[in-house]
Amino acid sequence: MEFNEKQIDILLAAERLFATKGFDGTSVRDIAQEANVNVAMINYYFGSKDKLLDTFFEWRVPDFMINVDELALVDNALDKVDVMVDRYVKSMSSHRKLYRVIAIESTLKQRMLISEAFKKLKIHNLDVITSIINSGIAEGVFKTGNDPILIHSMMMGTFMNFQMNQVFLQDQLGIADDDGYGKYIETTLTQFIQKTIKALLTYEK
Amino acid sequence: MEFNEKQIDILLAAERLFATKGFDGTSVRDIAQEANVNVAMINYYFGSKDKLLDTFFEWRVPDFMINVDELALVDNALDKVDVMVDRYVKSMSSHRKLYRVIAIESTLKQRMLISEAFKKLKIHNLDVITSIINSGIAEGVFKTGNDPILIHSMMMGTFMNFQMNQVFLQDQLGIADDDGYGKYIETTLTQFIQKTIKALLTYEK
DNA sequence: GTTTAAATTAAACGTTTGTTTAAATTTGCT
DNA sequence: AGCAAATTTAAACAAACGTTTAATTTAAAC
Repeated sequence: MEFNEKQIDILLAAERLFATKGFDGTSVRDIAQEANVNVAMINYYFGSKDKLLDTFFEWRVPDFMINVDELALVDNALDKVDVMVDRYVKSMSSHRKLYRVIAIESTLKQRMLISEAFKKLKIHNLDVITSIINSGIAEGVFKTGNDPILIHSMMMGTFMNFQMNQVFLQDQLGIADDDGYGKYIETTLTQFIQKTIKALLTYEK
Repeated sequence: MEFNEKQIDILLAAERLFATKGFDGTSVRDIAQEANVNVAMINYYFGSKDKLLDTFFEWRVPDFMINVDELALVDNALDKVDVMVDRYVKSMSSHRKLYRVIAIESTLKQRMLISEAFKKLKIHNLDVITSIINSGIAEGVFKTGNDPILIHSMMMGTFMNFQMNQVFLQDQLGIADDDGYGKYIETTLTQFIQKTIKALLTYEK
């Protein structure tokens, strides 16, 4: 999919607005104004507001796949967990606000195309986790009986919770600005998720 | 706050619709039809659509507070974790769909009243977790250096992830219906969160 | 039974919504 | 320069939005 400059302006404007006001809360006129573009251009280029959301989705989703290439270079399972979580959080964190849009809209009513693209993403990330657990079991450092789905849910949910409750958490953690919050996610939160997964996979009983 | 039968009909109708279509995606006419009520009744009783959401909130939020009384009866910290998670999941689970509405709407734009009520809820639950961790440290079974905020985020996020991705997870887990999904949450997921927190709090290094 | 207030209704209010139209402008090509 | 296609515009479209009105019905009080 190739987009011209104006189309990208629209996609970026939509991203900003969806992230703060949601899809239903954002009008095409809002988007047009934010992108400095005539209202009709949105329908001209994307067909409809719904199709804009779909296109926006396909445009961004590839960014959220965990990169497997880097993981192949790591030789022990505990370190693989660290790298996997780090890459996962970094990719999500770099499109923080967008990810909230995806997560919210994919759960609402029949946003089927979105759900499909999102499903592929989750299955891919799930596969990565499964292979890491299996390699850890083969090494003898991880216990058996841990469901990758639950671990993935935990990782994803914990991260998402930081997106959804930024105002509250930023206040509770005494973080001044958005940048500081992003840094916290990429350091302390990342370490926490890494520690949690390793603790879980090595836990007796 | 006391409500008559018709007001409760409206609140329940709103709950159903908000849960599936979101706040902005639900019209007052939708709500009126779902509640078998004239459109004007909503403004008559609640003032406006926004105030309906606020009222709805205050009406439901108390249900989500973790009950502290039961925890006082438990004498060791490991069991306290089990009871706390069990009560937390049970209360959230019994208003599953609603909780998704709250979580979504409280993050969007200036839904300030909601955010405030939600904040109180989170602080209360955070306090409960903090006291459990401290009692565990005093007992010598929990390590120090674990931030209650992160543990709360993990517990809440993991649970929320199950609300947000029900369609995907139900499919992945091979669960047939909504009831089965609810059961899974109250058994397997609950145990998973319990295990994760205990693993984390007892993890070396 | 009459009076007074509360509840309920259908209709209309002015906005805003997403989308389309048809004309005007710009662009690329020969 | 001249033509055709692509782009951009302002205006209009019908539909849906949240809300209000004014009239009517129901309920409660005396």
